[in-house]
Amino acid sequence: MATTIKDVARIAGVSVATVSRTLNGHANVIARTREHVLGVVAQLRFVPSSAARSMITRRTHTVGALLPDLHGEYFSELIRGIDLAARARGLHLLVSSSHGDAAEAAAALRAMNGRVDGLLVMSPHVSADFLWGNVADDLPAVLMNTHVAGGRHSSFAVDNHGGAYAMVRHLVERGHRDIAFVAGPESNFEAQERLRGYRCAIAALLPGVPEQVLQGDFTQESGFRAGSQVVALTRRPGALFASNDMMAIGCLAALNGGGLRVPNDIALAGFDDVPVSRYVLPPLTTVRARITELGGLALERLASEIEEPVRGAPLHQTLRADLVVRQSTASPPPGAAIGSNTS
Amino acid sequence: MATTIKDVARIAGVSVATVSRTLNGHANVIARTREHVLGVVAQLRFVPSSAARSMITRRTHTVGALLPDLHGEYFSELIRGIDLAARARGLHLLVSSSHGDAAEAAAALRAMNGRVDGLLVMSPHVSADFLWGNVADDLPAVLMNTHVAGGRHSSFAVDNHGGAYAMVRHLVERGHRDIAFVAGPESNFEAQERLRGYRCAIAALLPGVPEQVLQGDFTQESGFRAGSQVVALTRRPGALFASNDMMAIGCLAALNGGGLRVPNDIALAGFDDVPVSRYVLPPLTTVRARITELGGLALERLASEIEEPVRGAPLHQTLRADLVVRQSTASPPPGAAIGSNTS
DNA sequence: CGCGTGGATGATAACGTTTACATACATTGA
DNA sequence: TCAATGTATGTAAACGTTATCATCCACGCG
Repeated sequence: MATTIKDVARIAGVSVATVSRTLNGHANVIARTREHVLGVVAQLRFVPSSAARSMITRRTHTVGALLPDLHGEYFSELIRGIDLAARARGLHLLVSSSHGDAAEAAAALRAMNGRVDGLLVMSPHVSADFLWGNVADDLPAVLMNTHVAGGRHSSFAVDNHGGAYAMVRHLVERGHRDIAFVAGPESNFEAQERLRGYRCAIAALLPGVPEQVLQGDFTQESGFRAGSQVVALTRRPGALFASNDMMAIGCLAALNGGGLRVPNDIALAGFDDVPVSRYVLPPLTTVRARITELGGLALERLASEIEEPVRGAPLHQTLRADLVVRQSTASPPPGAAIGSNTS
Repeated sequence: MATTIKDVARIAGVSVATVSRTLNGHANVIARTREHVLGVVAQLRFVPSSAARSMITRRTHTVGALLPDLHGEYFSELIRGIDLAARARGLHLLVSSSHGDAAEAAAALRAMNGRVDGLLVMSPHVSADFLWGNVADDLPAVLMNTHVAGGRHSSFAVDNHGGAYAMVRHLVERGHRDIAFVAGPESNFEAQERLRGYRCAIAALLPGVPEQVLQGDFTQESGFRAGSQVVALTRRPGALFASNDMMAIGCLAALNGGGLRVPNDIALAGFDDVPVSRYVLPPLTTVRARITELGGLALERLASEIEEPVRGAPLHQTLRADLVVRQSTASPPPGAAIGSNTS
């Protein structure tokens, strides 16, 4: 039997109300009493029951994070961003990731209902119906890298479309006209946006040139497979744009294994700028997705929506995705005239 | 005002007890009543307050994970292992990571008291006093990669010492006698164990040969710095053993940048076998730490300790750490006689 | 001296569940 | 037919806090 506030009150010779006031820092407790109570609390190693507390205050000081089955550093960077911001706000973090399907994600979401003051959601299964059906109407929630049009929830997103567009432009400026794309999982919103950015850029900057899309799923293995396919091609693209860094790293291994040197034989680019991307060889040209910042901002917004519930329209913010040029795209395409890049 | 069990009872025309029994799947509710109640529950989208529930049952169905400030894939692999096992058991996961110092970690730990049914702890700050002072005496807790002698807590650990020893033996068998080590942060238990394994192996297998230890901190940057130091050395070691993969990858970049080819000019090895290690060039020889499994096992054990509190002595289990030989250690040391490796 | 004021503290009613215990009703056997 | 048994449901007391109100005491002022 754990010690309760009543035990503290009894031993300290005061009422439970006084103990409660002391513990919550209310002003009207005389210093002498407060110190005495605090002494007893420490002596008994008393910790108030957060269940009882949150039952009456209706606050759990916990936020839930529904995350996809993420691989590699993207995940740790995101969690780090969220966790840091949460601790700064004195909030706890309940995480749930890797749900195979929408039903599993829905179950996870429902299970969080009542345990959390707010929700951070990044999931390939998110849709308006999904949210409506599974999160309480009055529970604050912030979406990450998912925009549900017309919903009541705020959202934060990386400019995946713009980033992909910028990368294609960079490759075109380097003189490439033959740019293949390694796509992420079809159901993933970010993957869709990056693919769309690639397509728009090809259509706009290289009119008449057909797009070349290889299917991947954001894992290194799928990148490796895509790279192997490229190696086997008789007519190879001059540049390969993988839609995340992990796949780019997989590609790199396959290309090297196939005797192709990057960037001399083929240029290679990624997306995300995970920490490892600058340490592979050659260092990877990529798009900085600022995942940590994304997580932090989303949590900040969520915290403020918890403080004072949604004052008007939800906020939708897009984070710039900057090009990071490193050596994996350093050379012009083989056989191209030197200095052919438009500046 | 959220709907309560009383609302459900009123609308369904039954007592709260019947609703409660229905919701908890107790046997003695007649089918007709149960279905009716369930219908009303669905219609009202009623979710029982977990605060009220856990107040009386004294179960939160949540476990806390206190984690260090981890970098790279190690983190995501560990969390994945824990999360998967937790969901399989119907447990929620409260995470807290990146505490700069012991005081912060202690605060995080105390804040979890009462919110969780059990604790998973991996922290550089863990010690017997630390645990005693900050976790309730009767709260189940399982330690990961930390052994507190004589404590009441079970622990799971990767065989860091054995893995490091095996790696040195591998390098020695390849003909290396000049093996430098890149250490992790001094305060980190795993880093200490790996260093100790290296030292033991050098002393046992290469008697008289001095050890060469470069300081790192498990980050890629620190690996890069260590690699740069090696490049600058006039008398270079024939092999470099970085005590985690992230540092090995940093080393690789620095070595390549310095014009040294791996493995021809210098052999390179890592530790952890994070997914990316097989995709760098050359693929990295490393030690498989099975982080995901570690997290899963620790959670399983914790769950069973929650079910029935510690029956006797705590369990201490060490996970084998297997050598994974890839190409980064494929060549004998420059100038060595071919075929000099003992088999 | 008596009265009002205000600050410290105490008593107690919530909060939303679960779970004994009580009750009502149907069924069975003599 | 009536007691005994069993089953479905209702009643109400916990659980450990917070917050509202009441109480008490000391003090200052007319």
